[in-house]
Amino acid sequence: MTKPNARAKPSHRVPKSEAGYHHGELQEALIAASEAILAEQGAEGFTLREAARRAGVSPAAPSHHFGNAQGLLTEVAIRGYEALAGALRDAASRRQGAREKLHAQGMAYVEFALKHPGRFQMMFANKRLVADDARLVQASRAAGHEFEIIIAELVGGTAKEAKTAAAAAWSTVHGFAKLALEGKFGPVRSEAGHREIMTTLNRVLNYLWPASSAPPSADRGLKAP
Amino acid sequence: MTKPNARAKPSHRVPKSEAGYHHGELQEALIAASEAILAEQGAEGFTLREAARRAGVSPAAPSHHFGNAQGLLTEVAIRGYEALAGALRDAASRRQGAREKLHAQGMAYVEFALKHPGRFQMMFANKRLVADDARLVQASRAAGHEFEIIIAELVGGTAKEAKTAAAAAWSTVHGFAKLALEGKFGPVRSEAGHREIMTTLNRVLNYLWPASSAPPSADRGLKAP
DNA sequence: ATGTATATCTTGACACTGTTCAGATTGCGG
DNA sequence: CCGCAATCTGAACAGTGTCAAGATATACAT
Repeated sequence: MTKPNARAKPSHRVPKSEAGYHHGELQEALIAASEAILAEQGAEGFTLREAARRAGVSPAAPSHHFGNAQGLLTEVAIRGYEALAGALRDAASRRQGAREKLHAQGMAYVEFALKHPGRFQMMFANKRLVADDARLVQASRAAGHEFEIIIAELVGGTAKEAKTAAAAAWSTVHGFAKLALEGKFGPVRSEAGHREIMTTLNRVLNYLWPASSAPPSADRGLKAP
Repeated sequence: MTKPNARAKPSHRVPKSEAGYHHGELQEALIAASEAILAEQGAEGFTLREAARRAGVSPAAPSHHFGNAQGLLTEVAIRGYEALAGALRDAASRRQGAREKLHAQGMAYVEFALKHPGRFQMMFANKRLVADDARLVQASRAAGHEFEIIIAELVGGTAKEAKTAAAAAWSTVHGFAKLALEGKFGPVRSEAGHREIMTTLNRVLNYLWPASSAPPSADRGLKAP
């Protein structure tokens, strides 16, 4: 009636047809906007309204595609797990030998966390996701599976032993990434800090998974009893 | 004028003098209320207004004591770190031998996280705290120091080596705790799930820090090259 | 004891947030 | 070309954290 075509004000850009009541690719636009927010503001800075704003759409629009904020973030987390799995697979494929592959995967895991802190934190913020979503669970397991593949190569013995070793490897790199992101290992935002953290991780991995040819107890400097 | 003494409605209880405009122990009451919320609802469920409500006080009252919500949560986190440091110290004191002490500390760390998930998560949610608060940083370092003490006993060699080993130990147990809380190792709320997680952790610790007398590479089942 | 200063708490407001619902608009299959 | 389902808007609601002004209680000096 009074204002037939007054779009709020495209804060960044409305991606497709200019004169649209219908967006056309709103799902993708919302996911991209959410990832942008996570990259700029971190996990705590995400807001459904801000995502809608960046997609050039009303605050109620996302609900028709994702139900609620958790649904949208679940989709973002799924893609995050897929990207993480890809990074792990890629890192392993570039090395030879199980220990070198595992080592590279650990570095890639933390590298991913440091490069995409917001996405990474959100991927493990179950209360903000639809934690029992089948695709999310599947994507998370697929990422963990990348570790288990290499561990199975490295470790002989029963499946239970392999599972224990995989849990150990995942826990270590995950904990290191989390602690690094919270600044427990020094500043993380500067390039210098980033490098120092990665060399610290390198030392940690060499300590926990030493070269199998050398006697590990000597490598670790354990006191002789 | 119209309502001289209309207290909102003490949702749980107002701890001290009944007819008070002045609370008397508001700081402690707010901290206790916050810890209760974290215990019941988890870190995401915390709300400054709810904490004020439980303390029987207006939403603006906390600002006079803690500045803002971050200030209150910082105080809660400090006490959390102190409790964690105490648990670690206690666990180590009950064992003999560096490896046994470290093992017990790792178990105590995860036990603490599983028993107080909300507090634990909040302690590592830097964006919700005053991350550079001197007392917070000090409390966090003191907790980490409990690990370093035992690691120094276990590991000979330079200080850098000890620091690497401490980072490795902390990362492993922290990552395990975080992943466990996000359900990656199975259900955590049931008593059975809790026990199963702790036995998994036990295996992980035995895998990464095997008994020093036995050859570690054999303990881990590494394939012979 | 008395008055004044300071600490403490309330009231009311503001700008946000996520979500819901009725209605407007669009595109698509018949 | 028409009806229907999908899509999006507008307005509203209950909550949130925070702030400024004012009311009240305690403490302290005289």
